[in-house]
Amino acid sequence: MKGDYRIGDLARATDMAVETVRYYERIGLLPEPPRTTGNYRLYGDGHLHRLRFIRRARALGFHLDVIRDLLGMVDRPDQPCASIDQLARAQMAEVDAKIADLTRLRAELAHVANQCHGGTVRECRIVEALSGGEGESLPAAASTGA
Amino acid sequence: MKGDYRIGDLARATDMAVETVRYYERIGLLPEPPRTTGNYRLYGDGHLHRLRFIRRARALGFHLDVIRDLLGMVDRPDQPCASIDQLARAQMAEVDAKIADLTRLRAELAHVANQCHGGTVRECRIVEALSGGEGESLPAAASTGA
DNA sequence: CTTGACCCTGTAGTGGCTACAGGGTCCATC
DNA sequence: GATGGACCCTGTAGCCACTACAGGGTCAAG
Repeated sequence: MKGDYRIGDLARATDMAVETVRYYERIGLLPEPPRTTGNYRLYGDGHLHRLRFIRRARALGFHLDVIRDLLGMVDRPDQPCASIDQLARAQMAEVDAKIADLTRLRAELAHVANQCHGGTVRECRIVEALSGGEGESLPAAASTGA
Repeated sequence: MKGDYRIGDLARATDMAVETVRYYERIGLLPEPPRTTGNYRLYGDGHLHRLRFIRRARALGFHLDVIRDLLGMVDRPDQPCASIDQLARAQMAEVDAKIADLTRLRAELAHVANQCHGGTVRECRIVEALSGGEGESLPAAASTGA
């Protein structure tokens, strides 16, 4: 149950880049480990678990400052867990909003892409659609005064 | 059809920040306009249309380097428009992939959030779910050797 | 004793802006 | 003609979450 990993071991075990592990230490997400005589970082299982937690939360889209909050709660296990639940639900709402945005985007893109009937750029309706949607034409760069 | 906008007018007309307009100029997306005697930028309708094009493409999620390509094509209107269509379709594929990712994420988050039954953090199954999914417990920070 | 894998610190870069600081211009009003 | 305020200028630094060096040190195997 002790561990004793060097940073490379830890990185492999969590599928992270070594630099990312040092970065998390620098910004205070991962506690500074003890060092060997040769000044190598030496991690234990606690670090490993904490890092896995961070990685999983990142994979679920949590921002690092939210993860910092989550870790702070995890470090006070006698507190009620309602606030953790709240963060999880806020995260879900954010993801829902993003999906909605992207779905709208997708429809617009499909519309735009369907305008193309394969002539020259001059006739391309995609360009028109991107130029404002109301069919205005876009003057060439030559006329923009560069 | 001439225009003569100052940067603030242009920004208002395209609903962008003034700094963003200057930024686009700096990175070469928007051609440098002529200046007044007082060294103010003076834009014409060409700039306005080009900026609208950029904004709309950004709103559809295109990266600036792709937009740079699109503008390059627009500036050569006699070329075939197939490559524009291709960029639009690539963009759609990217959006589809993002939606798929987020949908998976959403399901996972819902699963995680549903674990909470309102006790203390110690008993919180959300924490467990974030700690690796296989029910391992996460040691407190005190044991990680900070 | 050399090779090569690994580790260290520190700094700078990514994208797409955004936010200043510290000044200059222009126009209306007193 | 002085003043105020809205606007403009350049240049630099910050945001997020890393990533990529440069330039060195450590350590075990051969």
